[in-house]
Order: sequence, then structure tokens, then C-alpha cells
Amino acid sequence: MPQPHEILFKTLADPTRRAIFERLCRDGDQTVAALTARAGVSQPAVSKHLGVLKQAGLVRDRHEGRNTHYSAELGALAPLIDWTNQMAGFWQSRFDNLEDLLKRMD
Amino acid sequence: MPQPHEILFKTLADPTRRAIFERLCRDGDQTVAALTARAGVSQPAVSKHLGVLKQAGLVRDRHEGRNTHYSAELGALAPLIDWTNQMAGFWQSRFDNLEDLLKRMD
DNA sequence: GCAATCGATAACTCGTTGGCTATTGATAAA
DNA sequence: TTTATCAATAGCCAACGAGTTATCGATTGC
Repeated sequence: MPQPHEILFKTLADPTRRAIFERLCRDGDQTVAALTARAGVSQPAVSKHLGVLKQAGLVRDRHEGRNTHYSAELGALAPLIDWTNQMAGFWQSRFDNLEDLLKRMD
Repeated sequence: MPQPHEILFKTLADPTRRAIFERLCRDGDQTVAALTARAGVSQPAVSKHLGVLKQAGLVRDRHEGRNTHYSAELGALAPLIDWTNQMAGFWQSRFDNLEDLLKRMD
């Protein structure tokens, strides 16, 4: 399985798709029709984006009669947070090493 | 100007480009030649990626004779962190509102 | 039962983008 | 001064991806 942040970056890179996810975070549970009304693209396009978001684990779907409700899965963002923390960690390590070096030079 | 996280998501979505950035975070200052040696793609491809990273503010370049050194600009990740925090905030707000509602129903 | 709505899928188009090779400008080395 | 190296640019191509319209299966309402 590829590294978990890989799919997240790819999925969230598209503005339309990210807007859909943001809306689900803001306002919670939404039907496809409700999301389509505000997405600025066609219903099939929205369905496709939701499929990609679901594949990335960023949303869940719940079927209720002929409506499908989607909701954000906030925990799925964890690998993204981990990745940024890791980058910051690398940075800090190198800084610490430099500090040590300078200390040893005294 | 577009929202600052927009360009970051787009820039970091490409695996090759992200690997270059990661390497700069891990190991600090690198020449284009050094980065090319490990990138698995041609030197022009690396230069193009570095151009995109620079445009996004994620790297800085420093010229030294005929070599060009690049280094990571860690602060540029801030809008990404802000965005994830904002998503978490929306989530929390909705939870709080639900809590309030339940409390008022007592 | 029949018409209407919801949402997913199919099939296609088109712009974007990541890759390449070739080349150029600039600096260092011989 | 001539040759070699470094990095950026130009020009091209193939693949991918986001959008469209058309359609279909499923559910609900008349």
C-alpha cells in the first residue's frame, strides 16, 4: 500500500473536490443533490469527486431511500498532519545537529 | 491572490516534486546535480520541479559559481497546517452546536 | 402501474502537466 | 583560449484527469 499522505495530496489538490470536502466539514451531512446545487459543476462530476474522496477515506456515504448522504471523515486528515510534522521534525533535527557542532567547537 | 493553501496542495500533489522537497527538508542545502542524482528523472525535469516549488515559496535558491543550491522553506507549509486546523475547527463547532442543542432540550 | 427523481456509470472531449531530448548561457578547469 | 560542467529554457509528446451529455437502475409519489 502506498504511503497514506500520497493519496490525500492528490485528492485534495483539485479545488472543486476540496470545496466539496470543506462544505461537508462545515455543514456536515449532505445529499448529492445538495452538494451539486453549490458545486458549480454537473451532478455526474460531483458523484465522481465523491467517489475519489471516498476512495481516499475522506468521506463516508449513507444510503437513505433514493438519497445518498455523504459526510466528512475528519480522522482521514491525520497522515497529512503527520507528514507536515515530519518535515518540521527533519528541519529541527538538522538545526539541533548544527547546534551540537557549534557547541563542540567551543 | 488565490488562497495560499491552493498552490501548496497542487505543488505537493506530484510524488517526484514532493520527494525533492522532502529531501531538502531531511538533508538541507542541495545542488541541482545532487538532487538529480537521486530523483530518478532528468536534470531538466528536476529544474522544472524546483521552479514550481520556488513559485509556491517552498524552496529558496542560492547561486554559487556555476552551481545552484536549493533549500527548503519550512514556513511555507503554514497555510497547509492552518487549513487542516480550520477543517478540524468546523468539525468541532458542529459538535459544540449539537451539544448545546441537546443541553437546551433538557 | 407509470411518471418522476436521485445518483452512479459510460463514453467522449480537451486542457494540463510531467516527462523527454536538444540547446544555450554561464562559470570553472585544462 | 579552448573544453567541460552546471543549470535553465525551448519544444515536443503521451498520459492523465476533470468536465461534459446520455443513459440506466433504483426508489418514491401519483
